[in-house]
Amino acid sequence: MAAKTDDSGPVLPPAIESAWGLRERPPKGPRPGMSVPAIVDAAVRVADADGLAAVSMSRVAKELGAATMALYRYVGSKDELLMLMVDTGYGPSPGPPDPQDDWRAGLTRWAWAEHEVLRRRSWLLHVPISGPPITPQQLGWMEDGLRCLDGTTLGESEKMSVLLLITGYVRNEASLTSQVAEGSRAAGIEPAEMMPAYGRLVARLIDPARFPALHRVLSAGVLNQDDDPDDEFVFGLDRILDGVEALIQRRAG
Amino acid sequence: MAAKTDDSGPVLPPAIESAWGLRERPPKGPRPGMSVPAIVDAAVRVADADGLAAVSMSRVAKELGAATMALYRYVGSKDELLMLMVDTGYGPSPGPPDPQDDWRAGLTRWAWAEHEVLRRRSWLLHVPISGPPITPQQLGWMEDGLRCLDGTTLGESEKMSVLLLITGYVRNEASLTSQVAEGSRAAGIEPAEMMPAYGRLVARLIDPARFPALHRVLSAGVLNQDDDPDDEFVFGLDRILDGVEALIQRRAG
DNA sequence: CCCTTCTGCGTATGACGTACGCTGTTATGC
DNA sequence: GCATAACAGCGTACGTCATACGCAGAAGGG
Repeated sequence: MAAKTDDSGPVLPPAIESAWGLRERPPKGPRPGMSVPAIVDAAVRVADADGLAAVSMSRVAKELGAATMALYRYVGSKDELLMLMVDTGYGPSPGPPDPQDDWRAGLTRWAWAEHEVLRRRSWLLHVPISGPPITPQQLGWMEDGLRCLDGTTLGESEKMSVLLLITGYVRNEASLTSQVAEGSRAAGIEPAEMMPAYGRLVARLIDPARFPALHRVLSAGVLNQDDDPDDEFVFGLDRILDGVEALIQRRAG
Repeated sequence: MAAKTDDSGPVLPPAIESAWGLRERPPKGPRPGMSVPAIVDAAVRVADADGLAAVSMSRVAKELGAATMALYRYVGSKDELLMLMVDTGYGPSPGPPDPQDDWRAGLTRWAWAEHEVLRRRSWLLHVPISGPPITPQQLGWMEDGLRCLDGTTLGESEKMSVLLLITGYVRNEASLTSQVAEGSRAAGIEPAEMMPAYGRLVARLIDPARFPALHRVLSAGVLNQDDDPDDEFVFGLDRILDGVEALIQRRAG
């Protein structure tokens, strides 16, 4: 009926469409003085410097020497800006896996790449995610993850589930460590003293008769040793990959 | 030096202390007309009805027939109120594991209990978590989880890591499904049509040459079948528990 | 009976996202 | 060359929010 080739469902916000290279500049009117990427870069600079809470429309505009409302000619809302910030905040995907790596080595590299990004830009964890990824680089990450599982016996649906499992784990682990870091800064404590202080607090609060298992953990000094946070990350990742490996071998055998 | 028996580090907010039953009512002054639990219950009612975004201090006060600023006699800040909301939102822990259950059955029940809570109160996922749990019921959940691992060969530190792994997974899975639900409501689409619509959108955006693996997943119709979301939950949980099982058997053997 | 200590809360402040509409700029159709 | 439509920049205004501050009245202790 309509002559438009685009007939399908959900409407993509204009700024996201331009991130995909669709959408040409309208022929009339004054030339734009800014650009969506410049705005997003400015917002990312603010988040890198002062955290996500410092990213307000007026602050980003100030960063660009423009007025607040000028930004709305480029992005439809702050939420749209946040979506674009996530895209450039993650940056380009780590690339396809090394051909001589097996799936496990590939996914390990993939997980570490996200881990690295989230360590450097912990504000990414505070962006409320409002849906599945639709920006170019985000889908690039997904593509690279899927390729790691290319030679395996897993079904396509299972590959997707495995990626979701891993990326969820990486985000979660990064959340916890960044909370410790932010909490120690807020309380004015050394980061290494944070978990021991928490352990002492809980030990003071709980009744050992009501919380025997918890009391045993605290008595074992689990929170006192400040081991390499990377060890914790590796532990969980290895558990998950062990679980995936068990499935792959079951499918194969 | 000080005669106080309490000398250790981080100061607990007053409202949290009263949640632990410490802190008696001051002898002087007018009798309080409200109570912390009443305020928290009102806030939880608002969140249950209209989501976390509807929880403002003025809205909660209106729920109680009080003025906004009256609440600040009971809670120190909105963040404190949120912390208490999480505590009562989760509710009492599911209880210690059935004695005849092994660790795997116990943790499965434990994970399903949290899953159930988060399905009923998805606003819990939107509360920005600002630190490790310090409220009574939260620590109760942790206690019950630890007890599931009581008979195993795992070290205390490993037990803690396993719980973190599982609770992180449950939260993550609940986040994804609740995003789909909220997204479909916002877009006015049937929930069952959400993922297929997403699949069509991505298929339209990507170049199959640049995203071959992703294209293959979409062509397989992974997003078109609307399978039971519980199946997805079980899949990931089983992977993780398989991984934990592998570790336990390695420790034992 | 006064004084201390508390409760309830009205007022005010500053920050935020963004709807609306005006002004000036640009390229096209005549 | 000129009118006109489409667009860029942005000043103003509005509604919402958390919360600092201070005052009035209540309740118990000396």
